[in-house]
Amino acid sequence: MVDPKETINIENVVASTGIGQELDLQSVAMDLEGADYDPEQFPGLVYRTQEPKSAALIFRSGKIVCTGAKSTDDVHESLRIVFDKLRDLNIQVDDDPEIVVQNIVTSADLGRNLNLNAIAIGLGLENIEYEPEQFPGLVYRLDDPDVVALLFGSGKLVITGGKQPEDAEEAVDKIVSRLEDLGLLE
Amino acid sequence: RLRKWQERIRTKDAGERNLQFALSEIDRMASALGVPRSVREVASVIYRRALDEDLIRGRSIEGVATACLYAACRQEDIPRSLEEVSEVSRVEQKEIGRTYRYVAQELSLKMEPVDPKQYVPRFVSELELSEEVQAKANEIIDVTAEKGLLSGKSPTGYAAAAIYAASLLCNEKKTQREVADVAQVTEVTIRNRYQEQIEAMGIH
DNA sequence: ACATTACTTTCCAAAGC
DNA sequence: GCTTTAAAAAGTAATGT
Repeated sequence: MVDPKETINIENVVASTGIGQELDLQSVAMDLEGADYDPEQFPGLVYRTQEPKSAALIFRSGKIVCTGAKSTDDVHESLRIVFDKLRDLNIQVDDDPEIVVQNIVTSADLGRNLNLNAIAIGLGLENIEYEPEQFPGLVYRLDDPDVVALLFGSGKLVITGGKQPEDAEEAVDKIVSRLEDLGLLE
Repeated sequence: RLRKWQERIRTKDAGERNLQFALSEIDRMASALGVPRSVREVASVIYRRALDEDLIRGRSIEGVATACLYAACRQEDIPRSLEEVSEVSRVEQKEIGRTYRYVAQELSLKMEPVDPKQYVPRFVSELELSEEVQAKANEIIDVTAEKGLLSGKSPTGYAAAAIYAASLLCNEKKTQREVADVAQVTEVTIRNRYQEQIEAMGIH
């Protein structure tokens, strides 16, 4: 049987950073092509990069949030592009601003169908939320690593809330061993 | 000092009034849903616990009251769907669902997933189908759920499909639309669940 | 009857209401 | 709490042909 860890795929990485300079978003919106800025709706300016594909939220304070990248390397690459675009607009940007990964979303496959009803009852109903009338996934909150997993009947799962790619691997290991202990896998 | 004393009385009165309002709302909604008195009592107990645990802060009294009633129906094994409950509440369905999950989590209510069979008697009755159909629908649910088909599926849609299939097998056919209307799901959902269930039952 | 689009859930940061 | 951004999972729903 394939190790479920081998099926882990990073789907989205969220990171925050800052250029160390305040910004006049109104003028940035004018000069930066493709920028979406509607302060009435949201205080951040939206700028999308094509390669790697991502969306950056740029704030008046100079802080930036980047979402949608498929790896931590892509987040850095996307933000490098954003920094250069701002420099093109004659805006001072710190040499290499600290980039903090805030959330990593991964998907994986346990390779077996899951009886979510049995899991919900078997895992004690404590860290679990399973309301198929509202959502088909079973929500499983882990303490270590501090992540949230969404388990589906197909055996596929989503792990979110992690700060490092290793968090997802640890989470998959713990989920698999817990389900095996309870005889709920297969 | 006198002011503080008056204020305490005032807040105490306000709290009493709010509790009375919540309980009368639970009563009104329970009547509208046609659930027995025992359910209102269970809902009232849950609401008082939520009040004691300070779960109402930042939420509407109506929302918490409705969520408690939804939980009580499930605990008493006569579930009403969120859609049905939202029809007698002035709180929107999405908010009732969120509040219910919050209350259930905070009060550690051991809420088991709803068994689709619990919807069968009521739906069958509304459709004026026989006990034979009811028994067949229950059998379909048991057999197919055992094979793992229930995971992730909504209980109402699952029950609706089983009733539709049973009505065909017992020569008391109801259309997908008729069953969909009483269960408040779409025909597409019945069609999808029906196909899987029939397949798993080996009827085709 | 079928497809397409869209919404449900989880996570996280940002600034402001 | 909300607003916006991104992404996956699978079920359900609305709309269109």
